[in-house]
Amino acid sequence: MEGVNENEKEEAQKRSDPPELGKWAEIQDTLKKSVIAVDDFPWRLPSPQSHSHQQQLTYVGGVDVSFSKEEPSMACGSLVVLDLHHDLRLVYQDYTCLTLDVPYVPGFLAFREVLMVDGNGLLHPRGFGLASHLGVLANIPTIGIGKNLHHIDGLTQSGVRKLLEAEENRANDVITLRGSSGFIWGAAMRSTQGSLKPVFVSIGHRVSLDTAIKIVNMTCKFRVPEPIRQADIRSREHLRKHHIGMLA
DNA sequence: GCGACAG
DNA sequence: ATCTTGTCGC
Repeated sequence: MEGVNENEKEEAQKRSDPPELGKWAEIQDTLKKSVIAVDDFPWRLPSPQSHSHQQQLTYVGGVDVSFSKEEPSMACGSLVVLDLHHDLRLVYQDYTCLTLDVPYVPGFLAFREVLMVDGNGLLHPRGFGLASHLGVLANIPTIGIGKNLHHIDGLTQSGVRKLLEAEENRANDVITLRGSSGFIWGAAMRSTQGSLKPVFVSIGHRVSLDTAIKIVNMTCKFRVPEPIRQADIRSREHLRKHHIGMLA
């Protein structure tokens, strides 16, 4: 027991973990109880033969944060909204630049990118990543998108890539991420033809994994779904412009 | 015990 | 996350 604490303390120093880390984990464990992991929204997915009177899903938003290399505490958050019915056209964009001095700690993204969704939902060491955090706090449906895999419950990037390469899965573009515990954390998808590297999709809040995968499929022109790709490109561009102006 | 570890 | 050059392909 004493040895465990010592090891954790050493690890914390190696990574310069902030002292509030324990509180952060408590907050996550509290908020995660509010996650809704099934479809819980008023709209229906676009479909050629749906005679439902519900409003069709039309807009998909994406959020991201970029950082300045020379001024690491300077960040730019972006929110973009794309129109599903008009070739994913950009219909809204907003940016905010601010300084952040909270360090990045694996597993605690939500505390660094507080208001802004580019990160996992349930696919997280404690089952409560940024996408879920944002979803619960804002009480909105969210989907988690990861470009890399957080190694948890026996899941590894190389292991997942092996599965995607396997003969039996050659045709499958989506692989369920079932951990050693049996829990389904999310899915790895080959979002475009011939892309070797998958994207990782997980439930954020109020959207089932099944629906999340469908929506991701609707928004993929390239490997990274358009809302996140646009948010990423534009926040970086905005930061570059604004940053030059600040130095002068 | 060591290393792996979203952005 | 951010830094780089060219390069391959549609």
